[in-house]
Amino acid sequence: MTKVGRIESILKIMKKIPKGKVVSYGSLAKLLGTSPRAVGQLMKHNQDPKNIPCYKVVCSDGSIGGYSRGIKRKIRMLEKDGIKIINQGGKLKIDKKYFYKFTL
DNA sequence: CAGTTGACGGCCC
DNA sequence: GGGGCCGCCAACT
Repeated sequence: MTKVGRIESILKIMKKIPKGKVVSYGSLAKLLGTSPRAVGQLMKHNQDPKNIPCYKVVCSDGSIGGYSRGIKRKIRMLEKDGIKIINQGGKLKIDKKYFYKFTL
């Protein structure tokens, strides 16, 4: 699997994410056969908002995670997709019910 | 080429 | 339930 190969794969998968749903880094990692850290690394180094809605990728524990262009921006995007974000002790978290289950 | 870091996940305390 | 530690892969220095 080449560099661009992984990127294209992740792009394809992300495009499959239904509106109003999110996925965890771990899910993508499993599909790509890599580690969650690697997924995050690839995304931040290949941020292409025109084709890759990376804001739909969150931590498995429901926390927002990170975003190169500002976590605030990510949250805004998620809410725009109809995803409700709960304020848990000052920490923003996403409800588990918004997690999309990939059907292999 | 080798050591560190980082958009995480899971286990343990 | 919250916080800390280790393991994971890829990119950077």
